[in-house]
Amino acid sequence: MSSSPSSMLAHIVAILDCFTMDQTELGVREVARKADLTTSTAGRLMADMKEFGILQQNSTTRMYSLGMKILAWSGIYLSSLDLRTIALPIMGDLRRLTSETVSLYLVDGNERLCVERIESQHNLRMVARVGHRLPLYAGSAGKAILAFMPLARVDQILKTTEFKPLTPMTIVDPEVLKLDLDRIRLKGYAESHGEWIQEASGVAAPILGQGGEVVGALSISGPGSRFTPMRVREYAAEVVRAAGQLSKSMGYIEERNQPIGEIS
Amino acid sequence: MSSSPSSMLAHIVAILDCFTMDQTELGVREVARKADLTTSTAGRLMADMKEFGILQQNSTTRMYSLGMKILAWSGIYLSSLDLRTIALPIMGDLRRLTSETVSLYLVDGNERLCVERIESQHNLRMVARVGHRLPLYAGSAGKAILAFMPLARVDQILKTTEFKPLTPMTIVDPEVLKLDLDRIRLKGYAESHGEWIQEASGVAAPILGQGGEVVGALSISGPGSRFTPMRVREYAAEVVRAAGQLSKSMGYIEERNQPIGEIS
DNA sequence: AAACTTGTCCTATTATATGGGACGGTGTCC
DNA sequence: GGACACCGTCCCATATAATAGGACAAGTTT
Repeated sequence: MSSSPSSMLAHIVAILDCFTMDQTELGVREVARKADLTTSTAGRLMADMKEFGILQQNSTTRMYSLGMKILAWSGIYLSSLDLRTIALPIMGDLRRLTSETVSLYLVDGNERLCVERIESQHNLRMVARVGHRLPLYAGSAGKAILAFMPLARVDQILKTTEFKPLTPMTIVDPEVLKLDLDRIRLKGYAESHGEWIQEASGVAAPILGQGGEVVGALSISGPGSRFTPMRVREYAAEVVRAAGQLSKSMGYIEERNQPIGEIS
Repeated sequence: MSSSPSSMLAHIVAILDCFTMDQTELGVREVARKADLTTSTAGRLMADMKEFGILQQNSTTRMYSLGMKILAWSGIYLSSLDLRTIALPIMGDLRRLTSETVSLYLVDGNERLCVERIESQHNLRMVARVGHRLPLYAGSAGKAILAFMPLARVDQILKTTEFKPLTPMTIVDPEVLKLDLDRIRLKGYAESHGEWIQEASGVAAPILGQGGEVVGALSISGPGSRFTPMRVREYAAEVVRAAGQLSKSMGYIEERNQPIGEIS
């Protein structure tokens, strides 16, 4: 905003951002159209990025996709996340206790990013994997984050995001969602039943930073059939405790009166 | 090599490559020194990269580290890997069978990159995590890859890589390693006992592509105490079978006599 | 077989990244 | 406590290096 950042960097980012989970392979002209570049620029830049391993090219179809360099960098990024380092053993405990999948999300703009995940033995690939970016309005972790954001920011996010009904259970009415957020704020944890992925339930609690701002959320999730009201209450207690511990290690000092749930 | 690719892109890559697992936080001048740039260039570029979320900056120390954008892109990259998609259920089977950690590696230049990992219930954080780049000369998966590379390439790699004794068990003599590679080629699988991480053992088999070239390796690993000679034989049979299945789905057609062995 | 794609290559033009030095802040060592 | 060294950032004239447009060959579809 302040001073226009390097146009070439902007082009590189624009090119990389063209690739989505639905479109992992793209041609030069398609990228040029999406990123609003000339084919010359996009083509040359993409060829150069291939040289560096940032992109790779299918030798038969000549189509481009993201390269391994990206993954290598992400490995460094993950090792630099101290929250993740602290969270790992705690997440291991939670998994052992519940036998369900435990996930750690970080706030990324108006979305959340899966940063760590410890899978249940049973079901693989049910929920999001590390590196996946998800919306805030659906799923327990998303709502847990949203509920503890400043109200002004919530309003701004709700205004600018497009509510897609990911499942029949997804909350698409901002007003309904706000009521849910109020409940979450009161209880200290969020729950979701099939909002994000059908037949998947989850319980999540927010992780707060030094200033009390939400930095992420911790969630326990699995097939809806196992998330009975009783189990949800058990899991909620555990996930709130664990997230609270993480908040503390992030520098958050618990207020006397309860800001999150009620834990002494 | 052919025609020098865009200098600015080169700078961006150079900057990002400055960050390692040991040095996840760097200052502008330090990066400038490492990447051979002026502080002006490095500083401005890094500030711009921060704007895009490629880097982030510690507000108190003003030091830079890799940003979330990297992880988001890696999520897309992982979802585009069809080998990984095919491998996931097979890896799940292996884990269920052995109760040990199962990892999938891809060849990345003269190194290997962890692309998928299904953890054992017991020990977390023992071996490499997704996104980590490791050498080829140590560990079962590395050796499995090396053993099935063209001999000329192996020589080239062994000449250019620096052998660091990661543990007392790490093979540091190229000649000793070559003997081991011969044995691996004969048996079809590699095993390692404490070469990469002390007290960790592993069994791995190579994954071959259409032309018979190694594209990666599949490994089963865990604490050395559980990897008795008998277990190793059992695991080897399974990992060879699974990797063979993956090779087939990558387009590799098994030869009548021994797979690849000799290429002049 | 022809008429569309597609990715890549080439060159003149000028927009844009560059680098040296100055500035204000922070931490450290005498 | 004052001087020093080091930090990240900012500014601006200069020239380098990215850009756009069109030509090209190869491949796919009609």
